[in-house]
Amino acid sequence: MQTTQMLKGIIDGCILSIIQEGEVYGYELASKLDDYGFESFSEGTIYPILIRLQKDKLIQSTLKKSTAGPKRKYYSLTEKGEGELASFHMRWNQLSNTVNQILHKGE
Amino acid sequence: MQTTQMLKGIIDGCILSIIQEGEVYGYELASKLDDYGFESFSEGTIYPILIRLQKDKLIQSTLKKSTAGPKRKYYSLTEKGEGELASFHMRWNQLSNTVNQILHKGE
DNA sequence: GAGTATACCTTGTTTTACAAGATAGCTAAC
DNA sequence: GTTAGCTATCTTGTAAAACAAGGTATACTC
Repeated sequence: MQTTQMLKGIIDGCILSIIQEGEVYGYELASKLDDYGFESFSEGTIYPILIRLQKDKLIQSTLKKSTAGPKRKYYSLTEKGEGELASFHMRWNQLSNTVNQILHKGE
Repeated sequence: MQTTQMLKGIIDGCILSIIQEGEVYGYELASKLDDYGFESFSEGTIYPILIRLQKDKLIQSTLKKSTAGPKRKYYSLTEKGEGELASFHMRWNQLSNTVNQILHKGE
């Protein structure tokens, strides 16, 4: 049981939340997640999630020139994505309350 | 993306925590988790996890007679399990801080 | 034109969550 | 004594997720 194995599904919500703050592209997202403390997210994790989120119509993308390197694919939230993010907020609150209750029962 | 899909790996820690409070058997654990708010954990989820935790030597079991029905397999934490639980506490705190930071960035 | 950094994507493996169903013990009622 | 119902555990099979590893391509600098 490692840190990263706890995150399944939660990353989706975090990614949606970061995208909501402003358009980002995958490569940038990887370093943002790293800054936040998610150290173990390689691009092999992030790109498939972005593709899945777009397939589910939660995010949309536009290509823009990079200052150095190939074109960047910038993502932004769709309306459906905003709804999903709001729903994730509630699920996360409930989850974290439940887990905290279990972990701190005896205190 | 449903509630239960966020829980991967976290349930392990919650189960360890509940077992630490006192010996429990699988069937009882299912209803305890339900009481705490994890509504969607069937026995098909819980028993395989118990088996895995025991295989990893984090918990140990003893059979005891039931008042009604077949014998119950009571689980308790091993020393290794207590270490893992402590480690889970830290991982959970870090995770929940990180996620809360991301979700409440703009507030 | 070689090297380096940027940027994206794919493949294959392992683990997880879970639904569904199999198995079996005990008690009570009939 | 057998049926019904609750208790209790376990197995099988499926789908999805996380990830490591590797592949491809663009642009800048020297």
